[in-house]
Order: sequence, then C-alpha cells, then structure tokens
Amino acid sequence: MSKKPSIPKGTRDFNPEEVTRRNYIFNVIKETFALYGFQPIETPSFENSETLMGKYGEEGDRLIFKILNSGDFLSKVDDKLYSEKDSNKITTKISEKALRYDLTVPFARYVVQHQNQITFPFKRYQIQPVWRADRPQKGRFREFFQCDADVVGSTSLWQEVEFVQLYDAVFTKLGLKDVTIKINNRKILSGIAETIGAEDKLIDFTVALDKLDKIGEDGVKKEMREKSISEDALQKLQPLFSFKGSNDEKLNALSEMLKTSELGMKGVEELEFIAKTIEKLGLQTASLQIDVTLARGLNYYTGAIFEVSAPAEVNMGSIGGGGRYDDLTGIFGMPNISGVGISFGLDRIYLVLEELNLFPKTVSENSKALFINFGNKEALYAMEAITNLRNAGIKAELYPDDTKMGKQMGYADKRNIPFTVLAGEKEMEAQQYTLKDMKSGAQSSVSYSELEKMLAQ
RNA sequence: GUGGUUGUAGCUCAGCUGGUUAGAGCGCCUGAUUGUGGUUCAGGAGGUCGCCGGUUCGAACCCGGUCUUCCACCCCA
Repeated sequence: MSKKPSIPKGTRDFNPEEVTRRNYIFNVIKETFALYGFQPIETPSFENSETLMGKYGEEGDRLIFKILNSGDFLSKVDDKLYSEKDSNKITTKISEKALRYDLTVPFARYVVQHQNQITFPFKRYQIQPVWRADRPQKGRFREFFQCDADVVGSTSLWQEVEFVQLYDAVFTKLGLKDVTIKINNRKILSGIAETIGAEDKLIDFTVALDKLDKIGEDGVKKEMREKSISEDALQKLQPLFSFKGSNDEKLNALSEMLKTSELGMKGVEELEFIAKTIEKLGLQTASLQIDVTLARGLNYYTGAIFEVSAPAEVNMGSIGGGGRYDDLTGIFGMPNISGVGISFGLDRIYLVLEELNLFPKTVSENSKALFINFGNKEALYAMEAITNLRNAGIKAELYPDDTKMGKQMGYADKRNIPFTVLAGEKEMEAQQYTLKDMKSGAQSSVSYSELEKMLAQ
C-alpha cells in the first residue's frame, strides 16, 4: 500500500477515454484557430530563468518551477551566501532554467529571437502544457494545458473583433451555449484611476475592483481602504458599483465619467468600436458584455481585456481570457510591437463539458472485432483475415494467447469490442468464419468477403 | 505562502467513549460451463488502517510531525 507509486500533487494521468475527449476539444480549437488564419508553433518546456523571472510579478516568480542545475551545483555557492539562507539569492546560483509558466512570454521571446524570419502581422497559435507551483484546487492544477492564439505586429482593433468571433465559434462548436465574453479596456481602468486621483495605485485599485462579483461592494471598498485609497476617490467611484444596462448605456455612462481623461476616452472609443462592430456582425451563441470591473491580474495588458465565463450554473470561473499588450516584446528589447491574444483553459472547459454532459458520443477508437485464439495453426488463419481487414481500414485484433474461450470472450466484453470472430478447425476446413455479435449474442458463419462487409458497417 | 479538510482491500465506503482474530458492496481469481462473454450459483485470494514518532497495559481510533486529497484565501487558466 505505502509502496504504491504515485504522481506529484496537482498532476494527472489521463485514461484512454479522457485522452479521446481532450483531443476532441483540442481539435475543435485547432480547427478554429486555423480557420481564422493562425499557424502553430511550439516552444521548449523549459526556458532560461531570466526569460521568465520578473515577468509575472512577485507572485508569479514564486509560482515558477525552477530546475536545479546539473552537476555539483552547491560548489558555486560560497559559504557566506549559504549561511545567509536567502532562498531567492541562492536560487539564482543553483538554478538557471525554469519550466514554462505560460505561453505568452515564451511567444514574446520567440518573436524577438526570430524577428528576421517572421512576417508581420504574425498570427500564431500554440497548445502546450505549462507548469505552476501553485496549490491545487477546483479546476487548478500544477500541470495544465493552455491553448493560445496571438497576433503581433498590428494595432488594428479588427483583431479584437475577430477574437470575439473566434471565442464564439469555438464554444458554439463545443455545444457550450450561453458563455459570456466579458470585455473591458485597461485604458478605461487607468482613466478611472486618473479621474479619482489614484493613478499611482492602479494595480491595487484594479485587483480590488476585479473582486466585485465575489466580495461585493462593501468588500471592494474595504480592500481599497486597506490599500489607502482615499474616501474622496471612493466617492467618485460610486457610479461603478451600480453599473448596469446594455453595452450602449454603459458606454454612455463611461464617456460621462471619463470625459476629463484623454486616456480613458481612448479606451471608451476602442471598446465602442469593438462592441458596435460585434453587434453588427452578430454572434452565434455567446454574448459580449462590457464589464468595467474586469481587471485580470496580468500587468502587461494595455488595451482590451477579455475573459470568458462558463454558464452560471456550473460555477467554474473563467474558461478563457486574453487581451492586448502594446509592449510585450519590449521586455526583450524589441519595442513598439503591439500584440493581442486569447487563451482557452482546456482543463476547465473539459470539466464544464463533463458537468453539462456535452461530450458527443465520440466515434469509438476501439477495435471492431476480436479474433479468438485457438492455437498457433488457427491463429495464423485468423491473422490472415486480420491483415486483410486492417488493409481495408477495419480495426481488428487477435487475442494474443490461446487461453480458455471464456476468458477471451470476457476480454472482448470488458473492452466493449462489438464483434468476436471464431475461427477454429471447423471454420478452417470450410474456409469460413463464425462472426458473433456481442450485443445480441447472434452468430453466423460467413466467408471472408462477407466478414469484411459486415465489419465495415 | 495562509487556513481548513481527507487518507481503512483493486474501487466506493462502514468501523461506537481506545479493548482480543478490522468489515460490507462492487471488482478480481477458481469452479458449475473442456467452442462462447454480459445473468445466476458455490468457493477463494487480497489490508503491518498514508508514513514516522509519542501517550497507553493496549492505538485504525488520542497527540505531534510529514506526505497526500479536496476546499477557501492570495493569485490565476
């Protein structure tokens, strides 16, 4: 019992059914990405630490898995440093590589590194696992997949419009109706902070505001006070707490509130273009909703911010997110390249589809027929038929051992293989096969061509 | 990183205020059925009670530590 092997906290094994279902989601997303003109790239599982560290804030650094150097890594740590016991300092000496934390920063690195080979605007998608040294909880793992699509090298708002459509297309194909695509704009948040005189506390302000639907108006105010945002500022913020109505009404209210802020008004204009355009083009099943409290933690967003919420009844938080970042590649020394991207949270989408029972009855990847093994002579006869069936594209297999028939039948039963084929001495003499339908129990003696015909259905 | 929670047979779980050989259902194996699975019947195997230490005459049960599960917070997909 204690010796039973296990996997690390927050990681998972996937059984055949789970892999099939995950591939189904992957395929829908990939097809749609391709349909919208995105091309796949892949980057390594681990990067140089300096590529990742400091890109996700202090909290992010803590959650990055560091890889220990090879060899006698401790010999490079002098006694003084060692005795200080400062983990952060020592880490830089004993670890120079780290596991990928998301796909966006490695993508930025990729763009800067390969800028001479890339034709801009560059539209790429990437589906790979990422790792976070987080504590697992519902829908949160330490190893999980991200599915990202990004465009760099264009500031056009048409990209944002397309991403909204892309979200709608994917979730419609997956049968997940009524997802809400929430949209906001970092410029609006900055504008509000400016208007209420708290521009120096933009991050604290947005993080608190983001929690509105979770901790309520009083909770948000309490947190803002704790971050020493003034009462005067809170007073000016009051309209935000009762922000309701259609996207149009919200836009009007925002223009009124932000008329003194040039940056804020720019944000309103951007939001208005996206919302109005989507309104004209229409969406299939999703709805686009302006949400001024949407902030998202990532510091690098500068324009639009997206977040997709699962239908309310499943209580799963966000199943996707994204936004525009004007200066992502700037951190790698390539300024003034604007990017915008979105991400799908595969693992959470899986949980949602499962909870709502939305996985289609997938085409079985199972064998169509199991040939019973009666011994080497008979098995050869069976194998000839199996080879022909496989050449005809029909999944078939031979039970490898000539054990008791009951066991072989039981195996077919447990694996849900719909047909068994009996080919023993009698059948060989007659050049026939006994085909048994495992569901009905009916069996008939058939020739090879009849066998192939019946299994082909 | 903080707080709580969970761990007993392959799986899902019982196990009383600490008391002798720790149970059930399902699954598994064998046989009834030597060319027939899914049903039925009879029998059988399988657990140092997560791990380490402590209290006690005695620990699955109490205490401490550790790992794990799940949940919330921080943060995030």
